[in-house]
Amino acid sequence: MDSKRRKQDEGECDHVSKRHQGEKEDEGRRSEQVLYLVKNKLTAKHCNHLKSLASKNGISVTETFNLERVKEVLGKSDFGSTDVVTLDWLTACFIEGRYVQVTDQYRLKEVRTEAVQTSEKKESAANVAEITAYECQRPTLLKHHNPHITEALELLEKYYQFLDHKQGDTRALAFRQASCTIKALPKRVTRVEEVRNLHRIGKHSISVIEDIVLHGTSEEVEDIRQSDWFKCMELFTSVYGCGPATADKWYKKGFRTIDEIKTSETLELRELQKLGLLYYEDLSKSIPRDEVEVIIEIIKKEVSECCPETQVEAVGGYRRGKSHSHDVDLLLTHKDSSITATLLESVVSHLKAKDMIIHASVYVGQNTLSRVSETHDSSAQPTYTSEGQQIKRVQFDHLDKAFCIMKLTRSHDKTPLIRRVDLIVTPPDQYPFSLVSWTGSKQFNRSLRRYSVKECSKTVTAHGIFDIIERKFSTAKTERDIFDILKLNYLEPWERNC
DNA sequence: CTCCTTAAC
DNA sequence: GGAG
DNA sequence: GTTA
Ligand SMILES: Nc1nc2c(ncn2[C@H]2C[C@H](O)[C@@H](COP(=O)(O)OP(=O)(O)OP(=O)(O)O)O2)c(=O)[nH]1
Ligand SMILES: [Mg+2]
Ligand SMILES: [Mg+2]
Repeated sequence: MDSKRRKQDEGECDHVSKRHQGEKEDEGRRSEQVLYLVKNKLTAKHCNHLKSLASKNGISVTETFNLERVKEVLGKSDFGSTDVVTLDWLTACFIEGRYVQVTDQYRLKEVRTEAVQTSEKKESAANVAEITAYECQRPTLLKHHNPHITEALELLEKYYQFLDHKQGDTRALAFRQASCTIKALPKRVTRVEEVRNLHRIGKHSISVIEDIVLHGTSEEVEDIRQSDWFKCMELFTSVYGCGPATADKWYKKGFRTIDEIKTSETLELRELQKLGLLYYEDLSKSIPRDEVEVIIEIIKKEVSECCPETQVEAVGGYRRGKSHSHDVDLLLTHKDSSITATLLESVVSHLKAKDMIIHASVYVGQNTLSRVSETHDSSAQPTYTSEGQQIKRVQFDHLDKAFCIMKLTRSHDKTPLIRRVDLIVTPPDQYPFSLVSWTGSKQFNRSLRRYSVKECSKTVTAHGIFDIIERKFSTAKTERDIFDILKLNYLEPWERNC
């Protein structure tokens, strides 16, 4: 049995149930126990192999279950005398050549079967999920049991992004990772001991969690939350184009409100910041899911008019199931790669002609030769710039991203929406890599990339996966292919909310 | 002590 | 800040 | 330095 695969096998893993018929368990009473082998992802062949191994070790397998049958049994009365263990236990038995005492180490930590989750009256289950070394190895859902703790840890993440902006965001990263660990716990934390030795939870995070568990809040976190500097940094960085360095500069100059920034005569603003301030009221709104859907449909219609057959997929937080988004991320592709080469230019021109794009920052992929960034005033043609040399349009130097401020008019004269929309174009052979990358989350991407380099010697980008040793690019047709290449269990988009 | 995602403008 |  |  492959123990590495086992480790990654969160939740829906194959496992065994062991029912004691006597009251005490020891080596001698092995025959009084019934072993149920639960076949989920095991192949029939592998299953039979296990059965024969088990019988060689004097363990008789009475029955094999499918998931439906497991729900029935676990839903019934005296589940108390049944241990649900992973294949690790059976492996241990095989290695030892005898019956091995069942300890927590072997008990199934999390069961994703609905029937099991809802038959929760068992109080004894420990509050420990399988906290893997990388977030991309386990599902992370939007809803979890400790939002009061993760909110505090993510406030600290933000605080250290602001505070450490000169040195990088490594302390902030630590709090994000701690938050992700807490999101994986199967129950609400009631005692600090439950989290003390968990991966990525160190002494600083512990002190915060301890305060929250004991008093409901952390004094450290609440002090930061109400501090003028933090509140201002949050406010200023919510302006598109203003990051921590600029926000801090504004604070140090004595500014405290968006209005003071807007009306300042002296402040030097970059073009993007001017736009961010001009449309601040609209762009600072978080976008409800149903409005995201309206925007998707508006843009899909336009794209189908100017570039028929183009596939448009909503990605980003929306695809992961978020109820509110800060923008709309759309991934465009076409089965003909000669069309994707010019697709973004066509779509952006079309939307500009329809007066739907207020501004677009447009980027070229990989082999960068040219650039265009302009504010649309419906009369001017796009102005291309390059560094010194003449601009040359080459086949593989296609535009691939446009970060837009769009004006979207819902059917029948309502006030138009002004919203951030990211348009991304990918050639068909890079589609799955782009899909994973633009679905995120950001932390999921970071962990996937780190995992890939460290554990697989491969670099992951939005354009592909490169084997550093073999010096070769992988090919993939689906997201599943990518998880397979990296030897990871597949995660659905809504399980990537790290 | 080192490492912490990757790529564009 | 936390892990190796 | 800012964005995804
Ligand atoms: N590799 C990498 N990918 C990123 C990074 N930031 C964002 N992404 C990817 C993952 C995100 O889900 C996707 C879209 O980014 P967004 O800023 O729109 O965030 P997202 O849609 O997840 O949430 P939001 O729009 O804020 O509601 O782009 C980054 O720093 N590195
Ligand atoms: Mg988004
Ligand atoms: Mg976006």
